[in-house]
Amino acid sequence: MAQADTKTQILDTAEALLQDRGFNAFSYNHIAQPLGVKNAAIHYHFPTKTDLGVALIERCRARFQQYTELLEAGEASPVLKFEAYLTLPWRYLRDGGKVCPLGALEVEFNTLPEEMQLEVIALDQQMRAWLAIALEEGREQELLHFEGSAEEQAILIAAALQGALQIARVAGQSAFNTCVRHLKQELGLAN
Amino acid sequence: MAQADTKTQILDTAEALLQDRGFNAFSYNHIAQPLGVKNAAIHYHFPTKTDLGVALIERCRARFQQYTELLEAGEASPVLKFEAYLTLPWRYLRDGGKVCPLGALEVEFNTLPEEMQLEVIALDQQMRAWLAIALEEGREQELLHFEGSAEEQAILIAAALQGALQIARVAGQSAFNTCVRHLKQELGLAN
DNA sequence: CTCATTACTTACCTGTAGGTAGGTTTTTTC
DNA sequence: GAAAAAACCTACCTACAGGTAAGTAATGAG
Repeated sequence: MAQADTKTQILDTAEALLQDRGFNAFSYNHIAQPLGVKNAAIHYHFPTKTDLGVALIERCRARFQQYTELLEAGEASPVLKFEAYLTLPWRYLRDGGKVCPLGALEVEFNTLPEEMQLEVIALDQQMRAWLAIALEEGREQELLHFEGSAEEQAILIAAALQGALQIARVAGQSAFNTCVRHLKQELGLAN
Repeated sequence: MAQADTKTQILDTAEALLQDRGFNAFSYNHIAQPLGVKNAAIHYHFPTKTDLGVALIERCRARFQQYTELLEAGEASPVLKFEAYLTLPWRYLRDGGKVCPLGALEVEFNTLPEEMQLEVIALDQQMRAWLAIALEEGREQELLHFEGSAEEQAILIAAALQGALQIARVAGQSAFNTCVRHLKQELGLAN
C-alpha cells in the first residue's frame, strides 16, 4: 500500500518542516523533493495547503490522545505522566533543534485559515487539559506541590517549555534543560 | 523631515506585522499600503528585506538599551526593574494580541539570513543578561527569592513570558496574566 | 538661480508559491 | 483478463513576492 505510505511520508515531512521553519516558510515543493515526487502528487493527497495543515494538526491530536491513553492504561503515576509530557519537547530539541508545533502555529496564528485556527485551539486545549489533570492527581497524592489551580500551573509549564524550546535555538540546548530542571524543582521533584 | 518620518513609519509598521504575522508572512506591499506609498519606496529606505529585518532588530536593541539605562539612571530597585521587564510583553498583549518579536524570530530562525540570525542572538542575550543582573541584585537585597543562578532564573522567566504571549493568542489574555502571577509568586513578590 | 541631493514614482523583471486539467501508469476487484 | 479506481506525472496558470532601472518632484545649499 504505497498510498498510505506516501500520505504518511508527506505528513512526516510537513511536520518536520513546520517545526523547523514554520508553516508559511515551506511549500509543496519542499515536501515533494525529498520524497522524490512531484508537486502535484502532494495536491492529490491534500488538495490545498489548508487541508494539509488541518490533517497535520489532527494527527498531532490523535497521537497525543493515543499517548495519553497508553499512560492511563498503564496506570502511570502522576509523576511519570508529567515526565512523559516533558519527553515531547525534549525529543523535539534532540531531533535537530525543532520547536513545538503548537508554538510555531501560534506565532503564525493570524495568518492561518480558520479551519486551522480551530484545530490549533483544540490541540492547545487538549494538551493543557490533560496536563492539568495529571498535575492535580499528583497534588492529591502529595507527589507534586504547587499553589493555585492545576490549570494555571499547566499554563505556566506549557508556556515555559514552549518558550524554552525557542530560546534553545539561539542560546543552546542547555537553556531548555535549565528550564526543565527548575520546573521540576518547583514542583518538588528531585532530579 | 519627511524622510526620517517615513523611515520610522516603515519600521513601526514592519514591527507590528512581525509581531502579528511573523517575518515570512508580510511583504513590502503590506508595509507600503497603510503608509500610502509604493512598494519601491520601501526599497529606497531598505534595499532588501534583510536590511529591513536587521534594522528592525537593531532598533529593538537600541530601545531596550535606552529603557534599561533610564531605569539604571533612576536608581530603580530590582523589583521595579523586574516589573519594568514584565511591562514589555504586557504591552504587546494589550496592543492587539501581539507576540514577542524575539519569539517570532526564533520560530522562523532557520529561514532567516545570517545577518538577521546574528542580531536575533544578540537581542536575546542582551535582554536576558540584563534581567539576570536585576534578579541577582534583587536576591542580594533579599527582595527576590529563587534557587540556582540568576541566569538560569532569567531563562525560565523569559521562556515563560514568551510562551505565555503565544498561548494567550489561543487561550485568551488570562493565560498570560496567570503566568505573570505565578512567576511573581515564585520570586516571593506579593501582587 | 542653479545644481545636487533626497524621497519618492512608474514600469518593469524573475522566481516561486499554490493550484488545476488532463493524461498515464499501476493496482485492485470482480 | 477487463474494468475501474488509485496514485501519480506533465504541463500549465495566476498571483504575488522581492527587487531593479530610470525618471520626476521637491528641497536646500552655494
